[in-house]
Amino acid sequence: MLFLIENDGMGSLTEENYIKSVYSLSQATGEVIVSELAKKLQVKPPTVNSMMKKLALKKWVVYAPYKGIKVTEKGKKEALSIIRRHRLAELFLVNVMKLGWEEVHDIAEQLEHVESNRFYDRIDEMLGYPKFDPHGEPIPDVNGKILNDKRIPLNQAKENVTVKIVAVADDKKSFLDHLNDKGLKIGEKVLVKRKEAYDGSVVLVSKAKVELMITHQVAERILVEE
Amino acid sequence: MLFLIENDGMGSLTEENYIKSVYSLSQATGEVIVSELAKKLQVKPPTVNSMMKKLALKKWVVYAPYKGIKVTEKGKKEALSIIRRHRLAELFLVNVMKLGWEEVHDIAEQLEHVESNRFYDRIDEMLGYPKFDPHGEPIPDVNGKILNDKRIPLNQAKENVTVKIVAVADDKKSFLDHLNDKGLKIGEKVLVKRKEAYDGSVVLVSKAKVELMITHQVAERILVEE
DNA sequence: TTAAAATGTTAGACGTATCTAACAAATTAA
DNA sequence: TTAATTTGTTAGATACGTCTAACATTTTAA
Repeated sequence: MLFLIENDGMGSLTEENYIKSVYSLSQATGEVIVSELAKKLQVKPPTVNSMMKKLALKKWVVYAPYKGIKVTEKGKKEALSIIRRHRLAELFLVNVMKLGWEEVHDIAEQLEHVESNRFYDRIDEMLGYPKFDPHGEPIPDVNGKILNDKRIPLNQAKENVTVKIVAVADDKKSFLDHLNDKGLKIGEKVLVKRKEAYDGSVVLVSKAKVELMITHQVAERILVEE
Repeated sequence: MLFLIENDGMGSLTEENYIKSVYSLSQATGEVIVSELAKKLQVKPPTVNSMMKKLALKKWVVYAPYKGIKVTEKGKKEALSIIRRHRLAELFLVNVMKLGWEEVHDIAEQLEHVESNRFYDRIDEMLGYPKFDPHGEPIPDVNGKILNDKRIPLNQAKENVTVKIVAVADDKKSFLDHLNDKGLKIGEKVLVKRKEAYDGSVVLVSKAKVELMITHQVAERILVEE
């Protein structure tokens, strides 16, 4: 007789990594294709193919041959739970352990798989139930609720729309100094005048009707909402 | 063409767990037998057998059929590095994260496999380069050096030898209260008069020439040295 | 609109870590 | 000292996560 391990809702470390990637890569268009996943996870397409069959059986994704992969509600819940742990870990490493924000990702990638609610609840508590991680990404709560889903990096905002700067996804002094030079700060409203296809730079008009240009590199580190 | 992963000194998570157990179980007699390991690691003997062949190939252990398993210097170094991470993690969970010492073991069991020197160096630093974990176990330094290798639980001390109490491996109030009742405290010297084979209890003679008996359960939580 | 290119799937293999069943050696006890 | 018991090993199987090679479908471009 043979009893399956992991018959409960849990996923193996590998499955956790897959659903996390499926979720984030499908955020933009609602689905993700095999080759994209393979690239992200550094495996070959057949590996993704067989894992998707497995996750489809678990009802974490919807997957039909030659069609894109979609996350189910169940899969979304899994993904958000891992993303929550990842982002809490990152913030903990930066705020409590005083590691640099550029070096915490790989460690958080490992910590996110630690199986212990106590551990994460304490981190959450020590951090004061934070809503955003050090990169400005929102942290889902225990129920997978994300506060303010609508934040997007400035480079993804539409042209001719006025947006409000709500956070920056970089807390290095040089970056913040640069924003000050441009006269940009949190709370400020700006009109996205033009996005250059060639180099991804963005032309803004500030409240004071001053036109200014920022590079793609800077734009993607400024989080805005409409 | 096939390139082996882990051709360097690193071990898989599984190998790490095996060498750690081999090391600790062989501490007392210098070696450990297959069935003991199987019990500790919750696997069947053939699994241990094949893993020992593998670790012998890596020169982490010395292993001949039907003979006990011995750790090599290389294996010891591996084991100590994992034990160091485990004990640092435990102390961090208790001192910094304020978790109870009875609940940190399972979390530390997971954290010990986190691959990041930065992470452990910061923990070490935050804790002030501690020498002992919350259970009184010594923490090896980065080079595997253990301060005071000679501490043993009282129940392992020889009869008719005077030993000094140097630490307790339990910080629960009820336990410490019990020691106070018996008049035992850290720094105290006691003579091990007799160890009862039947129930493992130990009869001591204190400095004040008072004879007292402590149970096995208590004796194994008192750390002494000659 | 059809041929070429890109993308996806199937089949079969492999290494890791595990198991059970059968057998072998060592230890213990009669 | 030999038989019983305990302990250890071998052989062969399985699940997982991965691969390559061959084939299938879809998309793109001529």
